[in-house]
Amino acid sequence: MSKELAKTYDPKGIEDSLYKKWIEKKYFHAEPDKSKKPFTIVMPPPNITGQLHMGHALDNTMQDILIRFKRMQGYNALWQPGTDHASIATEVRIIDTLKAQGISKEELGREKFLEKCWEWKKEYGGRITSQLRKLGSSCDWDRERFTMDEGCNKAVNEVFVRLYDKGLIYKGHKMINWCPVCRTTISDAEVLHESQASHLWHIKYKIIGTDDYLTFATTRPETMLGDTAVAVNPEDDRYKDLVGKKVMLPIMNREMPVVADDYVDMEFGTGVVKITPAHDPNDFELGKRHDLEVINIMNDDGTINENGGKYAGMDRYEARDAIVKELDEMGLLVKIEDYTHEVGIHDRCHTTVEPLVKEQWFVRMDELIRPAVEGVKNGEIRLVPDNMEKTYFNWTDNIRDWCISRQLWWGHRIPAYTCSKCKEMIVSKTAPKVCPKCGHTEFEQDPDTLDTWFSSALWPFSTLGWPENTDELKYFYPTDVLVTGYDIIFFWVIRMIFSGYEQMGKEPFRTVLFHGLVRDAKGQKMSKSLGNGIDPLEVIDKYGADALRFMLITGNAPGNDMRFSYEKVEAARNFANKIWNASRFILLNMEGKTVKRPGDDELAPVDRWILSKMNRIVSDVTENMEKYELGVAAAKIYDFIWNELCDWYIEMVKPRLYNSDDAVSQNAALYTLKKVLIASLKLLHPYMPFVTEEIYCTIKEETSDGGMDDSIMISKWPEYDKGLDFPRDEKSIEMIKEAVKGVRNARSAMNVPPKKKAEATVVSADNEVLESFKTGELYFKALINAPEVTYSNDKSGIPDDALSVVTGNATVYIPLAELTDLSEEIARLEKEEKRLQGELKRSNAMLSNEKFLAKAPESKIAEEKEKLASYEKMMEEVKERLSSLKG
RNA sequence: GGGAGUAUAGCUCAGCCGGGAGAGCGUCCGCCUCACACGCGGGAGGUCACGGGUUCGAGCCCCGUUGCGCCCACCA
Repeated sequence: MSKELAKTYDPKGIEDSLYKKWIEKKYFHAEPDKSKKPFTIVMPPPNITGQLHMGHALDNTMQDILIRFKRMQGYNALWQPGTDHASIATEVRIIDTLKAQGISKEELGREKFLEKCWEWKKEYGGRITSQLRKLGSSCDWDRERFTMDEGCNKAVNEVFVRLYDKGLIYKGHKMINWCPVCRTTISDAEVLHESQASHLWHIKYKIIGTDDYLTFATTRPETMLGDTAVAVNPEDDRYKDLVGKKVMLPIMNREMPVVADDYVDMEFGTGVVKITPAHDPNDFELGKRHDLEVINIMNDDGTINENGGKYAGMDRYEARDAIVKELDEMGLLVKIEDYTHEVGIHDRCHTTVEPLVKEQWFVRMDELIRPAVEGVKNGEIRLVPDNMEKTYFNWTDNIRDWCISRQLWWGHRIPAYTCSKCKEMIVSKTAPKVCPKCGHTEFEQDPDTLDTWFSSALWPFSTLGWPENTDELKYFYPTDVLVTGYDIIFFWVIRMIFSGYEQMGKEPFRTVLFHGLVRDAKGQKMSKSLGNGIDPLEVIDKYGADALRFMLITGNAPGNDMRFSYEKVEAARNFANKIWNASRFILLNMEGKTVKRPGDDELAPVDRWILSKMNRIVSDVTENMEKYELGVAAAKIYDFIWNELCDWYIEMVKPRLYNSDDAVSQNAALYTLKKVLIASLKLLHPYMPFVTEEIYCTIKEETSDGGMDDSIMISKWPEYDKGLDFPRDEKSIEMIKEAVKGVRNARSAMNVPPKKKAEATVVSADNEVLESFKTGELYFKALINAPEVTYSNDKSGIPDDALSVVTGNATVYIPLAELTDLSEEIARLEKEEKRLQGELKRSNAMLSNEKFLAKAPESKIAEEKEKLASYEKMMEEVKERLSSLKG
């Protein structure tokens, strides 16, 4: 018995139960199997603090489309999911929660704090993955991983020790980026630059032994507390004499040298720079060259420390104001200029980052990055779209060592231990038992944790079991595609690439498919602070996951940002409903009938036409998808289903379905409908998994011919079939379509009431053309609303006042004397005449161009000649018709 | 200061190898035609940002200009 299909497709309820079925049947699960080719995608692990947003929805829809496509193509498809501990994001979150309870993390202590973190993970870590399920994501949940699970933890320690032993990880005093709010170091990649309106303060220091002053400009007057020199350019004649002299640092009353260094730009400001080696990267370098003292004047929270004298304890910005005021009072403030400059801010909390010198852990990049550069250069790894390579190389070419230590508690603790007796440092995967130097047995582990990206860099192989040499690792690595946003290319993509080459000796993935941002309808970035974010779950609830997925994929090219709009969601929802109803129609007509494979001669030309069209769509869509042109493929499927299958084929086939006298013809139509529908559903399935599955399973129940799978998601992807190529039928049906469109247009232009039936005569000198029309008479009559159609080789007997529809192959006459205003018919034909004139002009110009004839390809010339002949014929008809109407 | 984008219908965007400008939404006209009004049929609407160039032929390729955002960058 057939299932009753509702008139309107309602995704609610259906989606969840289908997803449950897929899970129960283990369709998402993949095991290494040498007899099949693997296809692997590792999911960019969402943060455990995260809530599903449109970016995730887009990212995961793309991955699901690819994995479902490949699975249907017969690959052993693994989509490896998991979540990221997101060290800083999570820690900040938990600190906030504690703060609300009046507790600080220090009060709680490290151990208790970590317990809270794990509690949080337990409670909220599954939230985002359950939201991903709502999207229809077909990932292998049995293999779900977490960046801080036991295996990933092992991988992290393994990599750390390996790199340390190779000298690629080191500890050193360097200039780092410090976030005074998060109170941790951050990497260069985490620093954003923001243009800020500020001032340039011109200040002067007294030159010792003279009455003169040296004037300079600074954007950070408060750092003067840590000044240890003043610098000028060695070539600068204005200051040559002063080099080697000393100036007096006011407030601190410190004598400092005037040094000469190329770094100083003579053109900028006064050509003099104050030097604060502890708080400016350039000054730090300059300080090293001139052996200057490094005086840190700042505490970790951004307040001035004891080195700042009386300003100790004051916030950095309060200190700035106070110091400027004091300098002014001392008569040392020359002037204040408005000045806009770039300020580094922390990407998480947007606090102005403080450059500081601290002892931290770093990954030496120069050597590690080489294979990563090579791999992309030689095409082992392909970036899509390929212009991302520029961005990639820009980063690799200017790479600096990666600061990996964080003053956070939630994360992988650095596996470095210090002997509490002799202070020997041991880097080891597990805590050492005995100090190799002094034999002592007590150690202190480094308190810092690793940058969260250190563990995600290992994700493509750590999730497959590395450092164990598992079957999964051997079988699924390297993975095939990585799908991600272009915004994390530096954080993640590059780091996975060099980690893969370093640890596995092989690239982590063969292709990186980048997508853009999902913006709001106005083009603004969706963000929590703007409150303009749209919750994908709400959209799913209202329109269905299929609609959301389809909306996100259509109408945008790889790497480009896109806008979210409900209009587009509605359009996608309407499309799902369209397929639903087309299927409903087909099922309705199949009811109670057994559809058999018809003989080749039983198929009507129109059947062969749609099969031929379908065949081409199958190969086009497959090709587009192989090339990651997901949006283009989606548009082609949409167009085929709606505009060819529904608007034309179903309408053309209706008269045959309603006429049960001709069982053979009816069967051929039903067979074709079913075949085309199933192929369409399969092509669409990666995009709209739910509605296609629901329909597919219903068809199966209806016919139970045994040739069908339990699920469309494990059914075979359609393939191009030479035997379904029918160019002649395509041509003849397109000709009839042209005539139908012409008649409809004419009727509409002449205001013929839609219900008014009118006979038609098809006139053509070509008997083959007439034959085609005759074969299609049943539907031709229905589509042009003619009770009767007659055929003739000439137009004798056609009344002068009939409507005439001129097409390239035939003219259709419709006597409508009583209904039409002749002058309107004349106007209509004159319009057509004008159009044809234009075409003839263009075509003639082309064909009379010697150079065109000489240089254009033959096929193009032949094509153009054919068009010209057709236009000439049409023009002749139109002219004749006009003269007889006017006469 | 570098780099990579983008500019196409009223709006949002597609446009593969260079060969007669497309979609969705909106708009106008007409339809509750026995799958679907989340629909059907028919229209209107474009100097493909601007200026050069290559080519038989340019939305597409080359050079330049302008507008718009984006990324990167240690000139105080």
